[in-house]
Amino acid sequence: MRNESLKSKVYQSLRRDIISGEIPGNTRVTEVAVAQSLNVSRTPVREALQKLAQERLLISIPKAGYMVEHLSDDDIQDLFSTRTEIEQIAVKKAIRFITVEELKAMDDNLEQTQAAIKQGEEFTLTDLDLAFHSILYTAARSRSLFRVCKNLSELTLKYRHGLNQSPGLRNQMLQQHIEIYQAIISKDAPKALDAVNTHGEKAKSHLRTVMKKVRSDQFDSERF
Amino acid sequence: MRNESLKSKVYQSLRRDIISGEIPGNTRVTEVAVAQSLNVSRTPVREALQKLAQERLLISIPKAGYMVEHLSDDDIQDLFSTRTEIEQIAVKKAIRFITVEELKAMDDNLEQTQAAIKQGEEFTLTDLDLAFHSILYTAARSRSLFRVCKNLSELTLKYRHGLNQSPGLRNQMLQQHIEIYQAIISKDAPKALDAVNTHGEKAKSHLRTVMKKVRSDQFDSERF
DNA sequence: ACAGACCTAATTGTATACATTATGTATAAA
DNA sequence: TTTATACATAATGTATACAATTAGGTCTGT
Repeated sequence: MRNESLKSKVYQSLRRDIISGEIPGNTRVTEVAVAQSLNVSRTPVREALQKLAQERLLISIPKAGYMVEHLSDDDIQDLFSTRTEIEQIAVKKAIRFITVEELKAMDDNLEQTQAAIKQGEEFTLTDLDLAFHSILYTAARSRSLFRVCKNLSELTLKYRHGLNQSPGLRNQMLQQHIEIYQAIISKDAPKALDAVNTHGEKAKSHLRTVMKKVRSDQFDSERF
Repeated sequence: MRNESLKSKVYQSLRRDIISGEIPGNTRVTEVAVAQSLNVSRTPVREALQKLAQERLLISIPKAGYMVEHLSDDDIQDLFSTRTEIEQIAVKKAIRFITVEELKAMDDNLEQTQAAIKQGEEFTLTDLDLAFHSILYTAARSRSLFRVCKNLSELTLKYRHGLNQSPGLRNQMLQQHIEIYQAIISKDAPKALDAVNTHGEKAKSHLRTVMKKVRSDQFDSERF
């Protein structure tokens, strides 16, 4: 971290806050405000904001600043569907090309996830989730597919992190990862496709209920 | 164009030059050089370069500038494969959701392409190629899938533009677009998947021969 | 001739001042 | 009361000066 540009620090700081939900959707973000709060000049902030906008974590409003992206319920469902469909392509390839080292890495990841669940380490859990899928993407042996998958993984991360708050869902996540892992290790493509699909569908349905709840809470607290 | 930021102008100018091959792969690009040649300050150039780097048209070498991306033959083949695979997902959805307006737009596009081939308008042809696929992506009715497809379409654009230089290949391209169009209009999913696949495979094999040729030319002109 | 240290030039990284634009508000006229 | 205009304010857009880092060359000592 020592030898890192300010731009990169600002980027990571904001990214984390957006993904964790600390800065909620539809919040306005201005260059000067961020610059002041982090004690740097506008220049690195500008560049970090532009990068986040290109990744769709922020939306840029020309000549008028940025807002934290707030996807509609439909957009979120759509995002998860696309992710699942493309991840199925990746898992098919992974079955063919995965190495023993990568299988080992998956196994380790599952162990660590189990430990993180016991310890209740939320952020570690999200990182491990990201890492598990990353191993899968790497194993597909396609640079371009890797990039696409990684991108979709990051776009969904914010919502997956939200799900990981719930203790029950953590175990489900782990269980689904295990099923994907087992399907891959036994080279069972149909089972792997199914496991990936289930993983995605469960996430979608949980998100639907969460979103319903959030909306009714908002409704309760609205002023008339 | 009048009311556009300098950043955006610089971006578009560089992008066009890179895609057209006017700035060849592995060319080094520095902020000051671009700034001077376009008579603007470093600031908008910096931001344009960063954007291009995030899109992988440039690669950033930390603390040492940028280079125009030069993919290996394998990477190019891989890129086209991934594009085909994901475009197949899009075409399946497009068959279900495409509107009459979009079918009309495709039809128009094919007409215009035929005209552009007759006139030998290279850049128009590349734009029409991009547009044809864009209609397909839109018709899939998935924002996230649209973004992924668009992204892959842009990444392959540089090489597709290269292929469009050859008169014979232009007609092949048009022919393949027509087949995709016909498969969609007759709601024939297997035929559509096949047409998309053929479109991609032909591009790949042509690129292989082109690359072989370029390499031997380079070899001829090398000094010993 | 070679290795190593140092120095210079080139390049990006950061801060800041100034320009431009958009929005909201206050005031005056209809 | 409403509307239009002008001005103030706040934000991004751009230019530029300065800092920091790196690469390459040169000089020197062996």
